[in-house]
Amino acid sequence: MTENFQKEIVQRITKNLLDIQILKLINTEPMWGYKIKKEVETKFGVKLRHGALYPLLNSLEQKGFLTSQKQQQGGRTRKVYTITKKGKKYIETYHNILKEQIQNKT
Amino acid sequence: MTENFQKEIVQRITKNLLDIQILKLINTEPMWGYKIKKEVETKFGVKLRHGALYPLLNSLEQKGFLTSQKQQQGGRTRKVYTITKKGKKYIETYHNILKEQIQNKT
DNA sequence: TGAGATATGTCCTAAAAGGGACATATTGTA
DNA sequence: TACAATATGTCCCTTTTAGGACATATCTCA
Repeated sequence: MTENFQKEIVQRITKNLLDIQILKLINTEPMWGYKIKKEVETKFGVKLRHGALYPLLNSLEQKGFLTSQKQQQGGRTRKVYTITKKGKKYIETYHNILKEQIQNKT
Repeated sequence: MTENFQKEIVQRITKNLLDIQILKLINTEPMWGYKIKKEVETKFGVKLRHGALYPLLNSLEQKGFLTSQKQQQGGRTRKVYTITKKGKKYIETYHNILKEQIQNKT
């Protein structure tokens, strides 16, 4: 039984709770889509299509979990996202549930 | 911001990581499908179709996370599932990942 | 005896999700 | 100058998932 459950479970959590993982990333520091894509791919070992990411970021902003500001980097425009109070509350609630999950070993 | 994130996130985790929650339930004590359905519905507030549950239990057995024994209760047959070492290892790995998730608040 | 609960199983269709392409623009490097 | 990387966005078709029905059998209680 030398199976790599670790990698499998991390990928499952990343895929199914992707919005939360993104909120957590942006919570550490404001970030733009392209950087988030790279971070998710290196940190969690999951391919993240930009065709899935950008609409997700927009929806998270619409729901009030993120705000965005356009930043100019030379002629290049970055849409930098910052987490809101609501977004922080969501992460906090998530962490509390995880704590319960761990304690409920019985 | 009086929204009930708690309920929403618990339901998301239950739906997306249903197999793990079921393994955790069976880990506390051997259980059969119908009881699992009731437990999941009352504990997590999620409707669980038996048409989804029974095939899932069979696949978890095929993968070696569970074993089953048929038990007679009068003329009624219960397929009682017990968790295997592999199943316990999976839960353990899951809990370790959750611990990392909580610590990585940065 | 009939209805509701217990108990397990399959199957089909509709809805959702995912993959990959189409689209555009700039910067850096070979 | 051409290609890879940075940067953001939409769209369509395929694949996967989910809901609900079909199926069967026993037990309990009114």
